[in-house]
Amino acid sequence: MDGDGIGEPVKGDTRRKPAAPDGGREDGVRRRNVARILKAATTLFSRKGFEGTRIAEIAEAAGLPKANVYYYFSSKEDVYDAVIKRLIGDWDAALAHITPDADPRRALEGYVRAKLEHARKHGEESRVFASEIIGGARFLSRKDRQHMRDVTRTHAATIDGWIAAGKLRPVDPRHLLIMLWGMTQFYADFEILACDALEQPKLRRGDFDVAARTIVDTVLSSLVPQQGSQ
Amino acid sequence: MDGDGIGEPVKGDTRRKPAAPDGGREDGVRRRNVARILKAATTLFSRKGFEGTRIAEIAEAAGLPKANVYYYFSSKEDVYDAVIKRLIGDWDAALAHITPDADPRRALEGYVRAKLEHARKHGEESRVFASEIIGGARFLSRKDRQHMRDVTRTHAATIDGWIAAGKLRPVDPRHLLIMLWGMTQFYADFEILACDALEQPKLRRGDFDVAARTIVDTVLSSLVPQQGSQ
DNA sequence: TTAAAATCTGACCAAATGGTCAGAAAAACA
DNA sequence: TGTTTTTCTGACCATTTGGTCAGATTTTAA
Repeated sequence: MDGDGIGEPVKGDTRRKPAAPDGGREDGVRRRNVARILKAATTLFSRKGFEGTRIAEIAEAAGLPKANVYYYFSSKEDVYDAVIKRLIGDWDAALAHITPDADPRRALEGYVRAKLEHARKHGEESRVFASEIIGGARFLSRKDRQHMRDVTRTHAATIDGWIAAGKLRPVDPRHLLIMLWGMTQFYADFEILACDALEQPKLRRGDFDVAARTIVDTVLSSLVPQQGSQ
Repeated sequence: MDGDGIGEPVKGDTRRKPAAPDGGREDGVRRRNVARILKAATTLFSRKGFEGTRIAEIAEAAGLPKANVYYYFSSKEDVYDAVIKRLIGDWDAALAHITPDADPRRALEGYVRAKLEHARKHGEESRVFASEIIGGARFLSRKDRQHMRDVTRTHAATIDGWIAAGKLRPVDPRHLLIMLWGMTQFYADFEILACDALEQPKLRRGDFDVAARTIVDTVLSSLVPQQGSQ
């Protein structure tokens, strides 16, 4: 579920040359360059935000002349949009663990661990997304936001179902999702604070393991009825 | 504990005129204008980040000509620094609830509620701080970071003390603090996501109450020995 | 009233930045 | 091989922006 969808036909390809040589399956050059640009852009956007990032920087980091970036993307916003688009997939990939007939504890633990794993491996992407939200979601399409809302609603319903079935103690499902999201997100977005708090120069896999265990032990164990189920 | 320290002698006042008329107690004009500038700056920085905010905007929002902003601050970074400085105080104000001889449940609940209250009332400030951290804490002084580390260490020790005294179930205190910080922070920094998740146009006091109750009910109740002990 | 200090401001500027473009290479195709 | 399409790029430009400054205005001190 790690969606490596790098290089999908980018929105504003170019107006000068219609591009997209053979339908949709790009060969090599285009795909490779677009991927390079997006990778460099992700790193830079995560560090310096949208306004703080110069396309000249992106170009340099991607090993291309600036004008070449404009060959593939029509504007800086176009590059940013492409970066954001890749993130939405990650948003609910982790949530896929939460299904109606799954065991609540297993499902939520799976979600937490997937979320933390994502935080560990894709901190930069996460931070771009976080900045975008903090800044007012100015570039997030209405469609994408609606999608996130829908996903939340679906999973809230699932959790409500668990509660109704007596598989979970009563809890506001939406706030529960926010709690889990917030806790796990912290390790990616505020990695610096987490490092300071843990007094470590860098978060290692072991730290994420402890984090997962702590979250699971405290949050989940209080929600899943102890006696009956495992 | 809401520290209204607006208008303290700002770092780079001006080099042209030494300023600070009578020692430290500013009369009116300076204090008022500095306060206006910082307020406008906070709003704008929270929405558009450091690079995205133009000092001309700040000036306009503060109702002053741009050059006047430069009379009080030596540079854009100087303004930003002043805004950041005000936030550090908030950082541990909420943490003041956590003291060694307090009742763990009361203390942690107090912390959570104070944190959420802060999120509710000072979302903008919180978002500036969040952006700063996400962007790599480029403008946060070493002293301030050390301070935050120290505060965390102190409170982690307090929590460890509670555990040793059998007043709290064993838990990694640092991760616990991160959890609480992350959950509560979410409502401020990612207010947009929280609104979407709760399907509300705006977070109202009631939402924060439910949030507090949910956090307390799930996290804290699993940590504080209910009757006998663990 | 007068001198000095503090505050204010319009006009200005050098540098940086997003974006353009004409035409050169390089591939793909016939 | 010739031609068409795609890719690449140096040079260029209009605009924006952080920051400056000299002098005007107001406030405080004597």
